Amino acid sequence: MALSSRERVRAAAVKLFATKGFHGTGIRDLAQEAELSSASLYHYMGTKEDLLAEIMHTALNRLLDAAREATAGGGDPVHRLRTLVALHVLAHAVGPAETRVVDNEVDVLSPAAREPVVALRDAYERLWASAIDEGVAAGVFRVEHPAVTRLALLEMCSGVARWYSPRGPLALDELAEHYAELASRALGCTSAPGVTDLRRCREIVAKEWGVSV
Amino acid sequence: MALSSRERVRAAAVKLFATKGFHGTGIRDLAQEAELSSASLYHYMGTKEDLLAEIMHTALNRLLDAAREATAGGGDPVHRLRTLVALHVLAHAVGPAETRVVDNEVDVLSPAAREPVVALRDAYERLWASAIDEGVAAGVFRVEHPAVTRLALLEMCSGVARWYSPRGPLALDELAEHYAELASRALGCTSAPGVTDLRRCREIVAKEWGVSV
DNA sequence: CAGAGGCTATCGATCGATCGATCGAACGTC
DNA sequence: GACGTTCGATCGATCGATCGATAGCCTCTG
Repeated sequence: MALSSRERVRAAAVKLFATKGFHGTGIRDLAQEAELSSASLYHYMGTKEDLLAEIMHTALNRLLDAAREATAGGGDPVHRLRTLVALHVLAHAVGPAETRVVDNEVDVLSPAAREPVVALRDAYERLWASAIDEGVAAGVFRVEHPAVTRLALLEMCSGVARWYSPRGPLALDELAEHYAELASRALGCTSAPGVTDLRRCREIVAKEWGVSV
Repeated sequence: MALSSRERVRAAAVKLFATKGFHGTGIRDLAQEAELSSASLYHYMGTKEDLLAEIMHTALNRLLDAAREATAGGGDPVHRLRTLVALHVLAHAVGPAETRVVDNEVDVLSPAAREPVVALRDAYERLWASAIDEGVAAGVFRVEHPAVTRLALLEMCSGVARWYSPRGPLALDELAEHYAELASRALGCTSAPGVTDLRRCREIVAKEWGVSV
């Protein structure tokens, strides 16, 4: 189905902000990509910065909702952490442009616009922190610096958006499972190789991102 | 000692490109930071893009030289990989601005200017690839997808530049050693916990980067 | 049903500001 | 007086954003 003008503006912004950066993307670039005049653009957005902030909000809310749904009910920290890793990797592989905007352009927002975005990211990272901390407390994770390790794993998983190509040798399932395994190992997981509920992750990603995975 | 004008221009560019991005940094921003007029700037550089390319060349050459020196003579793949990780982490913790420019702004270069930069990065990554591949071949690393794992570990280590602060709880030595341990574990290292030659890494970083580590 | 009025969507033209870059001229030092 | 440095002034181009106007469509009214 053809996209509405509003959707085309959004898609154009995600694509161009991801590839050329916020400051590298001009209003006229956006207009051309969205097949609109630069004046018409402003019928669908506030300022260019508003557009960026809105993209970040929806992207982060989507990731946060997905992560909460996937880990609802608590349970085994190992399983939860592997689920978070798989979900994060799938999201970054399925929507690399969107996630690259979120990961790389936060600093261009004014402090007032940045604050709620950072709050969303912090809420998301707390899900990781609690899974890791509970795993360490339970003795199933053995790692020296849990907070630093969390940051290391997050960066590792976010990096997927920088290089993954669906035309590569790895299918999404293998990719997600492999990263879950890398994370488990890095955390010194002592339990038997945990099984990741990939089917559930795929369903959530398919629902939230509107793609077939 | 006071810096020369030439050095001030370079330092200003590294700082501003890292924090505000290439397109987000104006010639006048550069001039103000370097305490020069915008016209005087051009006495020390070509175009703005030339300045960016030159920063990337020197930064990548420095990292490549350091990595080659640190792993010269080959030897145990586990030790080599741990050395590469420690060196990479130290470099990113000591010079986060420089490395952020290299990691984030490659795409803004024109194809002609980007090509030699990518070649340098590829040469650097081959050092990682050979250490990992040899370790897998020797059976000391047990990992399913070595190439993907290399990318994952590189992203993990580069991420240090995004968050590390010298005022944090971790000293540089602990940080580098911790990352070496994370990488070893992720690679399914079967040998006894390898000892990283941190002293050697510190010496190389101190020499190449001109800082006391 | 005719048409007046309002609402949504779109555009060409253009605003003042800023962009990267260049010019010619003035310093100081040897 | 030649050379390495520095600058104020300024160039044409492009920036983000706004203007008034137009065309289509839906609703209300008489």
